[in-house]
Amino acid sequence: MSVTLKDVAQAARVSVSTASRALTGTGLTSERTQQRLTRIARELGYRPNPIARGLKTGQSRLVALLVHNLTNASFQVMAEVVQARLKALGYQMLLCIGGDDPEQESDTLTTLVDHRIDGLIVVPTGKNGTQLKALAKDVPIVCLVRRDDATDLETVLADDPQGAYLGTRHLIELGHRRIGLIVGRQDTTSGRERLSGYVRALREAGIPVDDTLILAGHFVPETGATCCRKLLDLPRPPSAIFVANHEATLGALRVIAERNIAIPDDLSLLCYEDMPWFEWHRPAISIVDNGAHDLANLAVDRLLHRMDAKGNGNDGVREYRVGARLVQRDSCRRIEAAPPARSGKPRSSPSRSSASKLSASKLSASKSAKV
Amino acid sequence: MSVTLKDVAQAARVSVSTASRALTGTGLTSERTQQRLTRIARELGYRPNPIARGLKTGQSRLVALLVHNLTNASFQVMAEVVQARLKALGYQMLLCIGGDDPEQESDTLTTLVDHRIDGLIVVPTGKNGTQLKALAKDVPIVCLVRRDDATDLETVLADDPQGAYLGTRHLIELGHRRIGLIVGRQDTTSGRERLSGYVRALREAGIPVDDTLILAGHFVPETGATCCRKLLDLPRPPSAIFVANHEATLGALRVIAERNIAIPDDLSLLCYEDMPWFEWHRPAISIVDNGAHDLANLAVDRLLHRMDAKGNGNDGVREYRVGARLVQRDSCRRIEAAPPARSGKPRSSPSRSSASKLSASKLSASKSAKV
DNA sequence: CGATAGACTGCAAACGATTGCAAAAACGCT
DNA sequence: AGCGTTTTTGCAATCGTTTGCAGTCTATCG
Repeated sequence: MSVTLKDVAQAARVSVSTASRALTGTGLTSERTQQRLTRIARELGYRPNPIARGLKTGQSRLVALLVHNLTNASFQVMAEVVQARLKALGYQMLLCIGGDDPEQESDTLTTLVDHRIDGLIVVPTGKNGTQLKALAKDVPIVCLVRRDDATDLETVLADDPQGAYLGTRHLIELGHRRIGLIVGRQDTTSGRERLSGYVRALREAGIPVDDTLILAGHFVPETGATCCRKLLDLPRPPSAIFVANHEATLGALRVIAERNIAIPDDLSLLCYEDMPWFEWHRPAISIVDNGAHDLANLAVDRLLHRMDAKGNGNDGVREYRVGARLVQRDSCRRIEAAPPARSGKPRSSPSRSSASKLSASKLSASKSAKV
Repeated sequence: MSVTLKDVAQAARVSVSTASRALTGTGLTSERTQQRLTRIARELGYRPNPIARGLKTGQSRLVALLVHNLTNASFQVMAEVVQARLKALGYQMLLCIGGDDPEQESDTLTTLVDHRIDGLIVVPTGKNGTQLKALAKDVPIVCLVRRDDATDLETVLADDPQGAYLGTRHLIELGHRRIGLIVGRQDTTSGRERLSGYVRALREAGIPVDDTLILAGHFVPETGATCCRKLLDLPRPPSAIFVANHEATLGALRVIAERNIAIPDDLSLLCYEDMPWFEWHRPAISIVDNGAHDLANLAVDRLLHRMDAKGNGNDGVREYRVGARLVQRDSCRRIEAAPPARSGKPRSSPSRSSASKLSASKLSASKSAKV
């Protein structure tokens, strides 16, 4: 059906081996025949068959990216970045969706190595450590965003402690003292790490950590909504909420809208991870950007490195952290006269709680206005 | 490194060919050896090498899906659906991102056929018709969502005329007479088709088509915002806006928020295509669902059919339309006393324009309330 | 009991490339 | 011209499967 190396060789009246060497540029051919063959190959429209080549060389020019889903905006950018980078290098990306399900992950992993992929970037569920470890002997692997504790795989992580710290500090600098935190399950790394960053920022500012302001759980939007309600219903509700969990943001926003709470006037809102519509939302939502772009790029870098190094790309470093970045938009507001410079102690809280009460009255006011 | 067929054969003291036949179930083996071999294969952890098999059979068990991006929610669900379906059948999905760029599309297409993919589902840019046509000789291809007029490829399309009709009719049934339309470029199929559905619904209801209410353009969120402003600034602004373009929705929402227009009280809003956060938005946004799920499923069905049929899966049908569906949420409201049954003529418009004026006064009211 | 059909099995040639090894050609030098 | 070197080429094996063909076995029947 298609033009094979043999055809090219015949047309050029040389042997297949010469043709192969000339076209792959494996040194041992004369300049002249090399050029002649490339020309003939082009004329004939020859395209090497990666399958046949792969059989011999054990390589497939296929690199897989295994993520949990495509709904998550971070995974989207990562997929796009990885695809773009790999393509430029002549690799095809095999994008797989594991749904954060260990069984699916395991299945996919085996099919992938069957297909003799040349490399793998994976967001591990954390439940297939032994399998991953075994595969790592055959294929260069880089873990992304999540660590699999059962392995010693090279891992590219977001700097969640720093991100959460950055976000919390931002709110503190704006004068907030009661900052609600809606955060992921504490049995996930990101859940723990984000909480720790939050705590550190508070400690550093000499603000006592109030446990009633910290809500953690296995998140879906519904839970986000519940948590947000709990925070707002507190006798002394927070003046700012830091939603440090991707899924929870939707629920929180809904509750805020339902109660007609004005952002940032009645409440400051800061979210973790960007979504394309956040900057179109009104008010545009300030975020801590986990650096999905950089994460993906670094992961690709590391993977390529290992692929080049043929088995011992092992530089001693096991873990890379990509810095988070604060993106200020319009959902956080400075409250009352915060000390302009770092002098004097933070004020006490009574006026803040009155601000929250204002929100309650505002709620009924706007409701009646609508009728 | 890994267990090959030869190893299995040796362990079972049979020839490679027998092993092959036993394991692939190609008839000609005795029940007994077949079972024995499957057992041994399992014990040894034998996994057939798809590359070697592919070389011989010309198949790769790889099916590619080529979409424009992953930001578009429709493409996300399609990717997830296709992946899930294919996986269940033992295929791996090769997800490629073409960025709606003809050159990239062309590149990707050639690499894909090089890799001897078994099938291809593509959202064509429409600029590589000849190439696609040529490839279709080697590989079963199904076009998705967009048609490539230069080819006669089997195509699975959303029923945009019907969707737009459905949406518009819904608004009309709610009593709206002045319905703004923000729609895509008229040189795209979907742009034209959505406009036509809108017009048909109006005609059918005996409502004159007012050109000033129809805004079309090459859309990005910014343009969506501009269009939305234009509509609202009209001397007689619409009482409902149908944003029939995915990208434009963000911009429109922002303008609505900026002007403090209450949905659905001051303005009804209906959008085309769903986004995961639409139902969490407050008010939850009513949409016309283009049926991404069904589209993807049908595309897979058709592709599989062609793949089975080995070249002549050609059933005569060239084009499939997947019905759109109206999903009512909270962003559209019945206005004034619309005729409860289909009797009498629609009322005239003065009261409606007063509704729009109300929105203007509301705007200043809420603004002052905030200060 | 021997012939013969039928069911299994094995040999060996593909598939399209890469690659070690040896032969051939080209070159430089005396 | 003859010889040793170096470069360039071709032969043939190989990667792990599948598959046509021929050979082997078993069973059945005359």
